[in-house]
Amino acid sequence: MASIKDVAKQAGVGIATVSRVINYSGYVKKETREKVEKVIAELEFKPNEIARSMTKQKNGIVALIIPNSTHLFFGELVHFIEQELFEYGYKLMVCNSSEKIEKELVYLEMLKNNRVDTVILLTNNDIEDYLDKKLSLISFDRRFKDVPYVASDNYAGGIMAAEYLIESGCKNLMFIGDDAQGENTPVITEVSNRRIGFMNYVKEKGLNNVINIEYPLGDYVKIPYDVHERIKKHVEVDGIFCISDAVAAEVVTELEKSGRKVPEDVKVVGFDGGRSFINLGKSITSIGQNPKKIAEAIGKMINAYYEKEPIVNQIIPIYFFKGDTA
Amino acid sequence: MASIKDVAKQAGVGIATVSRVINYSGYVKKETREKVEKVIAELEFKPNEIARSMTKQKNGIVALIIPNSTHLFFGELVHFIEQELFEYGYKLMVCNSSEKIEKELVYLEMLKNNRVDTVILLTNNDIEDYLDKKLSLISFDRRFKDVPYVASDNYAGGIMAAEYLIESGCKNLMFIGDDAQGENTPVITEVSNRRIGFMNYVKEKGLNNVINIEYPLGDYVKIPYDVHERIKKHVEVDGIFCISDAVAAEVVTELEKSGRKVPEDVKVVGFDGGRSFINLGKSITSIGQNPKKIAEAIGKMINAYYEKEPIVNQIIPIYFFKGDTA
DNA sequence: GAAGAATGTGAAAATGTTTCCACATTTTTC
DNA sequence: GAAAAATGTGGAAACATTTTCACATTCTTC
Repeated sequence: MASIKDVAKQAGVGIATVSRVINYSGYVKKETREKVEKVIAELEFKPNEIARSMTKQKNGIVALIIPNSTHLFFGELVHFIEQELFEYGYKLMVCNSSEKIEKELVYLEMLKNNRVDTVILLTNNDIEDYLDKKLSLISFDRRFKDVPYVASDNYAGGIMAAEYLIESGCKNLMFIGDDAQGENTPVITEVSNRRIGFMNYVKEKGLNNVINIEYPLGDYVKIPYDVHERIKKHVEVDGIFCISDAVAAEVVTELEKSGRKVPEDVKVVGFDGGRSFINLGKSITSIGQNPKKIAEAIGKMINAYYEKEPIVNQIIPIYFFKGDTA
Repeated sequence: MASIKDVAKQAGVGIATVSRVINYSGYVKKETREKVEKVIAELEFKPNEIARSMTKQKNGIVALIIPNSTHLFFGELVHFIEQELFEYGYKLMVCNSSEKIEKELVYLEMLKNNRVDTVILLTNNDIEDYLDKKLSLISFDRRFKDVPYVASDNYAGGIMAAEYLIESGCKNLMFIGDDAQGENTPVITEVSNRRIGFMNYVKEKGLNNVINIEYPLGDYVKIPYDVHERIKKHVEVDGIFCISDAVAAEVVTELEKSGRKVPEDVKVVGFDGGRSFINLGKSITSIGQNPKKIAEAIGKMINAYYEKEPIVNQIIPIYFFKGDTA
């Protein structure tokens, strides 16, 4: 492939001039520019991006560390982030951690050695101490010291769910799915605010008999066996708020199997937007996250890094999706 | 950050020696190696991967061009491909094309300029003429001239679906969802073999009244309005094979809305494995693709490129998933 | 029309590795 | 114990750009 040297020689100019032409930097006389551009077209010269990265010590890649792109909401996030980055001229590298801290650390090290521009972090692990100052980081739904973050308004989402269930006449509420705090998980993710918002509102309304089923969730998809048992046991419950649509879907199936009708006997509200399961005739009532807006916020932050502008944390609004389960 | 020069100076050896130490290449005396390794640890030296890519003219990245990682099957594919590449020490770049040929071409150009190791191609567009010989390519579910490919055994899948429906007693079959051939889409993707296998088997069994609803699909998710009308019109149909689970789910919803019971009145078989919709009490009977096996085959192929071994196209077996719709 | 500013250009250094080659030292072989 | 082979090491080139600096030319101003 033709290099900048070939172009320079062929056009009878210096290498620096060619560089100025392709980068629109410095002064170049009109005729010189035209001459060089003609040769570039002839030789089909395309600057070698590796060599560019070499001098810049940056490679134009943004990496996304994510537990599992199989989960629909994460898949959507990948999709919109990619779209957003494409607009800004960045490429996206996807790093699935499977929630494993070891894999996250391997990736962080690798990304640093590859001089990636920015890393978007989506994790429930306690990796605060391993975050290198040299890496520009952005975290989603999670706060780390000195790391800017984007999060959905999980607290408002919790309130919204509580409000809806109570106004629909539910008397015995249940919450399913937050990370266990304390012993198992030393960190508080933003996601916990779903529970906190929910609980606060419920208490404010004087309902003190809320059943709180917490368990460490990982990527918020699968419910452990003993939790199933507890759901079945509490026959008095008539309103359930679940931490994700995936969990809500499992809960609905469980309830109907044991003969309780949804939403007639029990109302169920999920979280994420109900988009996962709209196709089989029944959809989940859900607090929606807006992956497109989230991606846009992240895009703006990356741009702020680039422009060396101050970076402000972003809380993205949620919305209510009326499905068939509540 | 410390560079190889710093290490060399500190250890009192030449740069080449440090390079040999970190790459386990050439001869290095035991004491020299130990001395150098000690300094590497002290300075926390990590080789700059961009500089490495510079000499190698390769960056250790495999790119995946994919229509839309939001579609569950594609999301799974991304997930498993990433896992597989991680084992081989490659990084994964995800490029969503949204089925747009222009975006695919921009990406192909960019990937070439970035000296990506391999590009995995997943597209329905006719980009044969734009594929650069200099790029190592692998395509999925699609044949291009001189490009090795991996595909599910779509033909066997079509047969399997037909066999099941016929053995379940269906007399009036329908097929929904292949790319229109000829006018609209000049290319034949491997996916067409689902229809071809289905039709061949059905004809072999003497059923000649099969209704074939073809339309250009893009990523096999949404059904156009007029197709809905045609499904409703054909009340005699008692068995439907759909090109994907997403389409099948829409069809099931449609049928039940118009008062036909699934599977009692109409049996529906999808394609992909029924994993998308297992959570809301009802699952789709489906011909399953195995994304893990597909990813493994792709991984092996990439390795064969690397080892300069001969590359053989791979057809991955499908399986039958018994859900609730047939 | 001379001084100063603006415009235009190329050589060379810098980015951080790997690899080639030349040379030195040690080990093996007969 | 000398020749040949194996082992060990460092300097320098190569990879393809960008950027800095010095110098040359053209334009503006009074």
